[in-house]
Amino acid sequence: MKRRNGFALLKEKEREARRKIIIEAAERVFAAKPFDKVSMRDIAKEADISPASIYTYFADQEALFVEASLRGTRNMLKQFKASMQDGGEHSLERAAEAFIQYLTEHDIYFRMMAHFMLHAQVNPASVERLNAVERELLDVFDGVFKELHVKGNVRLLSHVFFAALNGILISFRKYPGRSEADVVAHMNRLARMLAEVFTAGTVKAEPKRGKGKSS
Amino acid sequence: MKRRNGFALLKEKEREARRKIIIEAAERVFAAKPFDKVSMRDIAKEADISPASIYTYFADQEALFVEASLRGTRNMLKQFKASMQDGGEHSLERAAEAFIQYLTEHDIYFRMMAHFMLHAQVNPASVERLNAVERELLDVFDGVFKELHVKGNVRLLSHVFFAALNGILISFRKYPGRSEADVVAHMNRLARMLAEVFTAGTVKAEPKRGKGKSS
DNA sequence: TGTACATCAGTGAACGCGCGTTCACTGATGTAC
DNA sequence: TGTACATCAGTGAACGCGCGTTCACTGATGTAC
Repeated sequence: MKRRNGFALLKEKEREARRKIIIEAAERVFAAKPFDKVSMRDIAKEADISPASIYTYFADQEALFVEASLRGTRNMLKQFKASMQDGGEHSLERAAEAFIQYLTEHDIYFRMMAHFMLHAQVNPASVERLNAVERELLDVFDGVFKELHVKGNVRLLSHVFFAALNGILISFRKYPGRSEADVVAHMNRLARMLAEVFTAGTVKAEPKRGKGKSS
Repeated sequence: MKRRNGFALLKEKEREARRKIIIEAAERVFAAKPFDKVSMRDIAKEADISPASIYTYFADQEALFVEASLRGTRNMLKQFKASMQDGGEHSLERAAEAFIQYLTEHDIYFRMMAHFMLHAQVNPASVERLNAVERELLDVFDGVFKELHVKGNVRLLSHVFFAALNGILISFRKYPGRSEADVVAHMNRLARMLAEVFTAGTVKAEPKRGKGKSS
């Protein structure tokens, strides 16, 4: 029994590895074109297998898309956390900038988020897994607001702030006649402005003291 | 010549009327299901004509979609302006509420905006026409900010505020396990909060001018 | 007024395409004895 | 060790479908004389 278990375990690991190869190929394809133009044949080609093989590892296209999105957004979360962690004090400016920067540089993750927010008719279990990531993202914003000793409901502020950043990312992507660099610059300017307004509008009046940090 | 002109004019008007019938049918179909599930056959059926007929009035599917979106968003703009006009003083709260209310009640227009912001690979002339509507929308927000005598660049504030509202609309549409009413209520709460923060954070607080803006 | 012709909106049927997915099969590897 | 059998990842080819769009044609209406 133990032997068979060990063996089965190994098999399972191999299977996992193969799944991963497919997911990563899928991610590359999704990154390269609009989601609705991505076919199973594209992904199979990128992974260098036959389309039929994908079905050994994923029930259908949606399942694969969900897995790829999960992997992607978890990755995003990790990187976002990391860039908030290294040195320097937290501030809404920093959070906003890090968020915008990462998602303009890795446009695919933003499109994945937007896709699920707009269209997704996904099974509940998948929704829950995707939501767990979003909640963790909100936790990061919560942390910043708490450090600032804002008054009011911190979680709701995070909701608004997070939504506003998403809004900036979605509303000005296709600024007509602007280069990509211009678009990113504009988004950054707006994000900075948003952070300023939020800092001025939510941090306790506390007349003087500028950036209050009391820890 | 004059006669022919009169006649031709009449013909042209009839043609316009028929175009309108098709656009309105399209709008109804687009309102009823995700855009990418809408086929020319659906629209033809709704307009009670054959699919081939549509091509007498529109070059292709995209052209029809653009026309429907334009009609739709112009309509939205008009209604939004109207609801800002009738009695009562302007405020960010009022603007935010009107915006959210209209777009949650007429979800199709929000989806149209989001569609073009996210995906649209449209010809430049159409982009310009769609953008004209967006600019007018921003003008309305400009008006409110001006009345409040905010400091700083009013247009940029409008950009941020508009984007933030869009963000609220997109980020919390699929709140898992909540009824539609709950979702709308949540969006309204967030929008109100946003307006409060903006009012507190942008209306002249006079005393300190800290945030150097040297545009 | 009657007749022959022109115009043109509208159509049913078809074309060609790309898609997600399935299926009968292959061939490599492991297992039993 | 050799042989017969089992397992299972992987495949090429096909199925069935829905789509955007085109096309040859119809039939109603207007025009010329």
